[in-house]
Amino acid sequence: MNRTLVKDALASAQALDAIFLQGWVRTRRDAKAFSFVELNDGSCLKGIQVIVDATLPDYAAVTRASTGASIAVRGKLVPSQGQGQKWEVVAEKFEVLGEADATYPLQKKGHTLEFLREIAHLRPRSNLFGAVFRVRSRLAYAVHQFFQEKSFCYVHTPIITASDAEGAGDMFRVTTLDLAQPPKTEDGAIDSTQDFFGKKTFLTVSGQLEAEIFATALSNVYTFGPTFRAENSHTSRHASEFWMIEPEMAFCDLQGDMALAEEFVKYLIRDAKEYCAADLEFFSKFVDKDLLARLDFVLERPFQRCSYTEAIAILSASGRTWEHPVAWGDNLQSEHERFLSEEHFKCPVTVYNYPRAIKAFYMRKNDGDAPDRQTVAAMDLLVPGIGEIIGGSQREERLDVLREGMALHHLDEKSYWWYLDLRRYGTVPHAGFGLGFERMLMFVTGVANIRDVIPFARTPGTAEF
RNA sequence: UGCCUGGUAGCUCAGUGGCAGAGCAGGUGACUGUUAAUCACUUGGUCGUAGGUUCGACCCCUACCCGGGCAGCCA
Repeated sequence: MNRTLVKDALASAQALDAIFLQGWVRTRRDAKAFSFVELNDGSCLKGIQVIVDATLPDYAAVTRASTGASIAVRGKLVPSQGQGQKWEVVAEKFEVLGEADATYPLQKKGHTLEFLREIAHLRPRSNLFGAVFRVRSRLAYAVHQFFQEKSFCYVHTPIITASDAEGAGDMFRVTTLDLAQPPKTEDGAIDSTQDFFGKKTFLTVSGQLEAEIFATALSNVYTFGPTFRAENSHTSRHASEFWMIEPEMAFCDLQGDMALAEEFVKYLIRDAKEYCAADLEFFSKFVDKDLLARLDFVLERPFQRCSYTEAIAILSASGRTWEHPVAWGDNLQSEHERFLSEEHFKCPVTVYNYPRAIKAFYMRKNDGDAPDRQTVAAMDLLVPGIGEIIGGSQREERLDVLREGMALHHLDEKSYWWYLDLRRYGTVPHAGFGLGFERMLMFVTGVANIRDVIPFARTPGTAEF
């Protein structure tokens, strides 16, 4: 007999004479004549109540079915006599597959997120993490669905790269050299020509530059993969390994880029609301009371847009005293971004046209700026509670201006010969952005720490499991 | 990397310069179509580590380790 998943059993339209379920015990309540066993198999948030009568030959097994034990149950699906559930299972056969003794860490009580992080191999069995990872899976699917429906081409950009300055932060070195005795050149430096790839290599910090290669051939493309940052960041929204979605569109300007970003974020929220309703309700109840209202609010309204220069004016006129002073030309600090999205606009805001000097070399220089107020066509999407969730820009397609930007950032043109070639041969206006998948999950689930929306978090000093 | 904060039972936390505490989990028993069931009893401790101050340190001081937060960096 085939196994039925709990979510299908609970959604059954009628009683069933025979059903077979497998899963793990969440809790057991013993009565004199029978026991209630709550079985959960991860297919949905809810478990199903199993009634095991004390007269059953298998009843002895029930005493071994403590919280965390794996069990297999055959029986009937019947309407529940009790409150709280529509269906329940009356067991005819009850088997314990694997016991879980009193040392099982996930007992029937609230645990802190910090403790659960230490048992990342068991936390998917908790209500919260089961829900988080179901939503994560669903939204990963929705990412592909969104872009595939729009005929974007999925590009697998390399994990190992030799570009050592993509401009997005410190990189992890990839090497097979003997660290105790690396080969040296005559002047004493490590000789990378003897390394595996014959040159210095790193884990990628972004697939953008490679995505641009494909956008200038296939028009609309996207990447979705792991990225790595060796920054020594200790915050609730930074991880050393995280997943990023990077669309890149040929024949697209900043306006089109911002429009796609907004459409994409709303698509993902709508998808989660539709396909993960029970899990979102759980988050709204136990993680963040305002979650559902906030998601609805975000869906209903157009995102606000505000140029960097306008943002500076808003911040200056706010009457606030800032820890970091507000001045045109300086980066917006966390407190500034938070003010804009959480207090001034009270909704997601896209800030665009940043000063050229504080942004990456590949961002397109805006025409018509005053010489001392040069800007680039960059944009950041800021959301309440998290801050920057998307960073993007129109790319510089003019060869001479791009070279000027590289000089400004002290970059060696030789390392970017192929990137410059894209401007030499059939260059087109193009634009793209990066969405931090974990940050999006934080926004959709209300979970406040990035370590809790990725199965196995890698942060400075931590790479367990 | 800087600043802040925490580390006491398996878990969540109280605690006071003078005998180490509670709730939950575990165990035993009772009771009940129960819903993180309930009730009674009960097991359980290198108070992060190493020094120091003190008659006496879980408590005060110093260093280190680990967790968490904020800032910077960014997604």
